[in-house]
Amino acid sequence: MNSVTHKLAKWYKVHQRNLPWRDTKDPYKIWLSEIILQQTRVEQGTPYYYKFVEQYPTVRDLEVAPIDEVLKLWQGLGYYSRARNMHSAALEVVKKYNGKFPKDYNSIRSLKGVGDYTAAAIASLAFDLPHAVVDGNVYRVLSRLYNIDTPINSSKGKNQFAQLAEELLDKKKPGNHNQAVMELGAICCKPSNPTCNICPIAEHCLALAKGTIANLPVKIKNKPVQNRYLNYLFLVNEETFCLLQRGPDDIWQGLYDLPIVERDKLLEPDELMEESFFKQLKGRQTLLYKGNSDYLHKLTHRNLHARFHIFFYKSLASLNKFGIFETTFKNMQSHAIPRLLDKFLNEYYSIK
DNA sequence: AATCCGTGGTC
DNA sequence: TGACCAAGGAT
Repeated sequence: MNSVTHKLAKWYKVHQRNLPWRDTKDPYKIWLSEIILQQTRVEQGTPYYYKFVEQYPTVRDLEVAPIDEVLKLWQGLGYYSRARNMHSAALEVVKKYNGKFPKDYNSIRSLKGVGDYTAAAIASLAFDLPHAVVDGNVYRVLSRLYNIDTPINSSKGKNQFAQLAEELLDKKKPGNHNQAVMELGAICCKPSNPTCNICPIAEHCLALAKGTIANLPVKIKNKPVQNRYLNYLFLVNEETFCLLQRGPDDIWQGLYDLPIVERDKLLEPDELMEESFFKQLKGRQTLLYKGNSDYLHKLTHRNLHARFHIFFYKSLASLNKFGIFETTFKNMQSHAIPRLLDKFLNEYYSIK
């Protein structure tokens, strides 16, 4: 164990945060926490971890749960494929491994939703297997420690940092070491304004010596954020409104949502009424346009411009051929919906 | 390899 | 305020 590794372990022992998934060696709970924490801040994910552990204490509890229920519990956390993949993986753990979490890296890595990072995390934290994690924290710590400007989102960079992480790994205590590196990145070696003055390995840090801390890690720019224009149809009666389930190959897959007419702009009421959706809708003569309200919903890679067009209706036949059904605001506790729709519905029904 | 997939916080 | 990013993975 080299000097850097030793100092990291010593620092971690004193400065580690008290996080709920650090109390356990249960691979199911560690897996659950790692899936929740993918691209998610600890503060945002922690309430969800508590909810899931309470509702699904074991992998069998998760496995027998309906996917709609799992998605509802996941609502608001984003990246919903994590919930769908996790549920699917729970099925595999129960059927293929008889409910016992697999203990070898390759089996863990083959589970849906488990990539290189998560497999290494579960293997090291739950089973003390010598696999080094490489997450955003590790990229930052290693790029600065060794003053490496290879882009972390290039294949060369991924290989290079993976190899460095393996070399630095404390193979006697891989779980402890992995968490120490990530913890340093999270609370000391931060993206901006890192606290190098109290860093336990500052004397080894090449970037600090060279004055390149603020330039590392290097990342290839993403392409500019594109706009999408969603014309929502809020078809509402006294107590009911119209809902559908979103299909594959788009955002919010499997969640429930209102019917949408997506075009290259937000539509005015008269433009909207020219759409084929309304010509196919029996009973459209009972539709009464009651106004609209606009929302800008910003995702990482999209700006969603949403206009909720509000229609009163008395009766609408032939809705089901669009997959549309009627529901109530109260009944929404059993349907997972995007944050955007959640905001709209809450504002609409609280104002009303 | 490049793009897609959410939500919320930071500076 | 807009760019960046957070215990990434799938295609």
